[in-house]
Amino acid sequence: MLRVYNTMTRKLEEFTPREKGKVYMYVCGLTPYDYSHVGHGRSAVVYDVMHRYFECLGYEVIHISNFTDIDDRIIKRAQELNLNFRELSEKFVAIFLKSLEALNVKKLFMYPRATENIQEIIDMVKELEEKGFAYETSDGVYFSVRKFKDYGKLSHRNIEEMISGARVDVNEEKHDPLDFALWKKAKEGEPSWESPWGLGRPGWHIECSAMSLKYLGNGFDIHGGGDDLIFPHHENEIAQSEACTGEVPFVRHWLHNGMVVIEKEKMSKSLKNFFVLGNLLQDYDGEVVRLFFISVSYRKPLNFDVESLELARKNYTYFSESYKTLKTLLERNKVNSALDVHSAITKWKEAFTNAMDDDFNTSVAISILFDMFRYVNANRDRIDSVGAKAIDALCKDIFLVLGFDHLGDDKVSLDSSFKKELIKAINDFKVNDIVKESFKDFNENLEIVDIINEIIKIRKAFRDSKNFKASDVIRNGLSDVGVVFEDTKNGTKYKLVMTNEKREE
RNA sequence: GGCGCCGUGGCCAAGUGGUAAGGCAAGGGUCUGCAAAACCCUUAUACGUCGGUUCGAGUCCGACCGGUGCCUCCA
Repeated sequence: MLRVYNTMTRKLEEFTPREKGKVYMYVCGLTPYDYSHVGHGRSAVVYDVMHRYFECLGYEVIHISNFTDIDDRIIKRAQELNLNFRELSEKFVAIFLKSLEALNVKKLFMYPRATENIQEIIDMVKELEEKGFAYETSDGVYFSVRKFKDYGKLSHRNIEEMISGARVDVNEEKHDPLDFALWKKAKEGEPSWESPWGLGRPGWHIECSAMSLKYLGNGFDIHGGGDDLIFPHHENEIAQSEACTGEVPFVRHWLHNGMVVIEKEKMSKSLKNFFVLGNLLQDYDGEVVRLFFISVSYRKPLNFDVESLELARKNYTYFSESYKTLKTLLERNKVNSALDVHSAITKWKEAFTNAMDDDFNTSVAISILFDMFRYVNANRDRIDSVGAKAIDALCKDIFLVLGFDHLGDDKVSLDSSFKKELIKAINDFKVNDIVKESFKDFNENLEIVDIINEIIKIRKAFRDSKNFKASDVIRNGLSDVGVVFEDTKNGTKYKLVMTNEKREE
């Protein structure tokens, strides 16, 4: 039984869908006025894991996430950069979506934009006005929070206390300081749309109500977003939506993810600790970043620091190398052993399900991977193909849920720049007194893989003749360009790793 | 001021009543020409402080200390 933490009730509760076998989820996306940061990436990844787990449980998932592509910040930024507001927002949307791809975030059902749903927004504001929840002023249309008696139920705030404690608002026309804009009338030169109140644009909040109701229908299953959206954004969404439809609840389960923090402080631009997601993904593999994101409960703050990222990288490499080991066992013949692989698998499966059922406890889910791979490595000589295949099947299930789509693949592409470095290493060998004789006639026109195998052959000759000084020169030289040699009973194996230099470029 | 969250061994991090998962780091070992990788073992009087409830609390209650979030734009 899957249990999720609902911000509204402040309790873990059984997940119950509106419609049998389907999950309708809406996750608040970003306002594309600048490069997206690491926090946006985390948010996307944690909801992606939920999405994947729902599918694992057999649900059809209708998952959408919006872009609020018209807003004061977008207008301001577009003016600064002398761009059309749409060019600006779509540019940052595209960059963000590219980052999501690197993070293996599944393509969503749709990514609705506020500007594509202006008519629905206007209709909703009109209806709120007709029902007496909204009023027009000289600069826009506002929602009257006092008219909605449940105001504050999500964030557990008392409306009277908030009003008395509210900061002075410069807008004298608002009935209450907490009233918020549903529609903003356009000033000269601003992007705008025709409406019953003249030219203008949507306020913040209303687009999410309009789009979630339009595409998912009232009373949908999951509404998510960062916990900084609880108030006022989601509180206002509830107020607008329930006032408009007259029905409760607007949403069945309210889920919120914790912020990414730096030195315990929330990541934000004003504090100058803003980290661009795209830059991080140049330094670290997307799946490593993903592991970093899900190593902590989605509800807790996640500290962003190099140590944690390096730990994720190290652990990811362990998973990856171990999984490759498992794959070598798939074609293994029957071996004599009393190894009870199946009871181990049963135990892991159950542990994984229990962890994920407990509000998506990915920390525990990951610990199961450590269990599994330690078992594989420790018993690599005793697992036969039947056992290996069974473990492999479970691995694939788990990777699918956690989103490790390329775990075990060779990540470093054997591109031309890599070959250049390899040739450079070989050139160094050609002038190294210890090994140069062997590299005199080296054929550099071979394929990369053949070059490496050729080097292994040369090195083997040195090793066979106990010239370890020479073999170490070769091993160290290649390790510098990211080819790591490992001498095993069955000959020398190599693996390709990203070097520090490459990572820092 | 209002509403929250967090404080677990050197570091990261699970754990909502029964006596502390997992990872990293550290030490020792197996293997190896040496490494690397892998595995085995070890380590630690780790639950912010002080009270309370309970047969029993990291886990519930209270107070306090420290950190932090929302209340203004914010994933």
